[in-house]
Amino acid sequence: MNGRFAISMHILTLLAKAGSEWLTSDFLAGSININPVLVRKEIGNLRRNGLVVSREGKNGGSQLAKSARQIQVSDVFLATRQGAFLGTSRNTPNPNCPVGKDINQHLDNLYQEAEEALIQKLGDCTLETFSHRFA
Amino acid sequence: MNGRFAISMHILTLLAKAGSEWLTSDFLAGSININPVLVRKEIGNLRRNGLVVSREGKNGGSQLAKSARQIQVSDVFLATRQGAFLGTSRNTPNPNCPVGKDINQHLDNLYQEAEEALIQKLGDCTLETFSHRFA
DNA sequence: ATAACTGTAACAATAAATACTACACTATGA
DNA sequence: TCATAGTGTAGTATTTATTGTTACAGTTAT
Repeated sequence: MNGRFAISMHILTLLAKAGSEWLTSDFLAGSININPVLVRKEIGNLRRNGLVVSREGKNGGSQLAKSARQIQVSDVFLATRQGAFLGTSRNTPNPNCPVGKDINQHLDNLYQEAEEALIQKLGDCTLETFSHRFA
Repeated sequence: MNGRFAISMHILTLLAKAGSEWLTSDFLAGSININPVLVRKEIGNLRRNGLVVSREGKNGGSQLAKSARQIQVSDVFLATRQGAFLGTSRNTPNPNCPVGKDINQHLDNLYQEAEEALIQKLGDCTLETFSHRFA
């Protein structure tokens, strides 16, 4: 399990609180306590997903691409998820076993249903709601 | 992300199909295509969670501790989960930042809600239902 | 022109997951 | 009662994933 969702939530919360200010990757990295390059990579992903905009050059930085009210936590989940969200075995199961042969397909089906329920739940919470929980 | 949930589902599906037969860790490992020792470790966990029983010695092995109809997929999730299920940053965030100071607590709250929804969804599916999807 | 940024590639370090070896222990049954 | 076939588990090695670092080209404001 990696920390990309948590890091993205952290970045977005800071941006939400900053309003129209442009925050630098160095500043964000200081709050999260990770390397600024990782922040820029993560921001690149959020940008490709339409959640933030960035400005290069002096006085550059990032801010939200739309109002915090329009960003749902499920958007962050979708932007940062990777692979089957409950995990799969690294090895390919035995194709000569009736169970091994189809297990990955059936797990995928199961995951898809479960993920839908999760996304629906995470859709109830916006970045605005979440960021207002902080002092 | 590790594959413990998937491996446990695979093990339990094979056991469900085997009924009252005692399956060995070698046999299970052959279908999953992983090391038998890992299977025994995973079975140990399932046993501690009351989902399987094992027998040592010659003709030993494992079988379900209760009928497949009584085992919900959510039980497997609960038995194999570890740590915050959407992940946390490895470093401790900056305690001098209003956001960094509280982010982990607020993420935990969010995760707990989300997990409840997920568990509820996974509770709709039993091991019997799941295993009947295989030939 | 210089300073302060972003974007990104390439590589290093660390941590997590998985595999393997070894062996004590248990039960069966010839 | 001994050989055989299993489990349980510790300890270690290997592999893979994640995170960190360095370096530098490109961009913009002043």
